[in-house]
Amino acid sequence: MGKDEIDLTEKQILRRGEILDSATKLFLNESYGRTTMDNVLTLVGGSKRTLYKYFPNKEALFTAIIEQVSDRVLSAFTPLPREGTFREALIDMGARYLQVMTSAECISLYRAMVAEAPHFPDLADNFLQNGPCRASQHLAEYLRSHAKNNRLRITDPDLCAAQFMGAVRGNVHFHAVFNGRVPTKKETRMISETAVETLLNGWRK
Amino acid sequence: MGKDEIDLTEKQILRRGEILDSATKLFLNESYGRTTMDNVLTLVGGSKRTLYKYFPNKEALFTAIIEQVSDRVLSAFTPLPREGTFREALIDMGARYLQVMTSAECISLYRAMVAEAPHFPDLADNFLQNGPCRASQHLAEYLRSHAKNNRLRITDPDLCAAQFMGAVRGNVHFHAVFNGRVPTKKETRMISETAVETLLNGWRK
DNA sequence: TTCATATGGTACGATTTCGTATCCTTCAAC
DNA sequence: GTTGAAGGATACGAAATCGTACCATATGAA
Repeated sequence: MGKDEIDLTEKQILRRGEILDSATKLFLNESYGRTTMDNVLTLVGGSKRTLYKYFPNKEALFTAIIEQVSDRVLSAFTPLPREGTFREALIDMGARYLQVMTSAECISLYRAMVAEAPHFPDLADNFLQNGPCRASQHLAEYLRSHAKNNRLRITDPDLCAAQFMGAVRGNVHFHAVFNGRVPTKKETRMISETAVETLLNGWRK
Repeated sequence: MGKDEIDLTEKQILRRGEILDSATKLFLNESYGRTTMDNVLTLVGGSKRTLYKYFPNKEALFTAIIEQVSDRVLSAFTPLPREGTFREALIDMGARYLQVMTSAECISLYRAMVAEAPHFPDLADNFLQNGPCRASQHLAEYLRSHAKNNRLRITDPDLCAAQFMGAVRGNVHFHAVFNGRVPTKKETRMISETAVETLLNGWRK
């Protein structure tokens, strides 16, 4: 478990954080395989001794990086207090979802996770659960509690939520991943609006 | 362009194909970085001389592999002669799309392309265009020609098609990529059916 | 001041890996 | 049969890379 990392000076925590942040840039811009420990070192400065003190090997460093970035990026998928009409809430959720999913940091994270999923299955599963799945679960919960009031015929909220998120993604996420073409904030909103228009109408009784 | 690969014996073509097929398994099961030329060699047998004769370096071998696999896998996205009702045609297209996208070979290809997109942008673009984009373009064409007859309010067929494909994918594709959980043929059909149910209803005037 | 600990700088060993070169066999054409 | 090209087995060079070892310095506490 937590070997002996219990006692870390304030300074050491900072140093560890510096290393982690610098290494993050490398591991997310290049791939795991193309990033070398020496490469990390020349960017962060310092000696191998300290690097290997805080992160016993390359895999541990990568794991720490992914966990930190996942926490930071995917925290955007926490539910916000909803205001406005039902339709506006859906539009917001869709736009926010797409905005996060196509952000540069999330695309880099996604790339790393897809590439390394077979070798870091726990990290991949965490990304899936705390990322896309959690986002659509929140939407499902929202649908569950608002379906009746809005006279919607939703038998399977989870499936409907996933389909909505998928409709919002469309091919936009693919373009971001393969082409680096990310939508502007206005575009994401427009995309979400059209998706809501169609699906909301489709769910009507 | 085509240096001097003009004259290849029947036998040589076969040999080249054998190498290509064996190497494909390695490059798609493991990643580009984790696959070594020696590893290819021990699987395919033979000598380095022949390997490097047909493929001058690792990148060339990888490129040839991806091109071949892309051709084979993405050819499933060619349009089929439609029969049955409009609704049934949509269900078929959705189910077929999801079936291909979550097939083991396509997932492996997807993983490789996502991982290597920054280093092989042409291959990535080819995958995007001949894969997901082509599939939704066919659907868009179909929508364009059948929207009026079915009294659908579709102002942007391309966007609608992409949204439909996205809705069909839902989170299923993510699960396949990160968890290896692929849907059965029955499940894909059911998923497509519910998507068609909702979107078709949503497009109605 | 003194001493232990953390850190920087760097050398190093072991291993891997790409691609080339070498030597010998096989096989097909003439 | 002879000959020449293709192919197999393998050695090899060069470079990269992971992780360790060693020594000097700085820092902070007793």
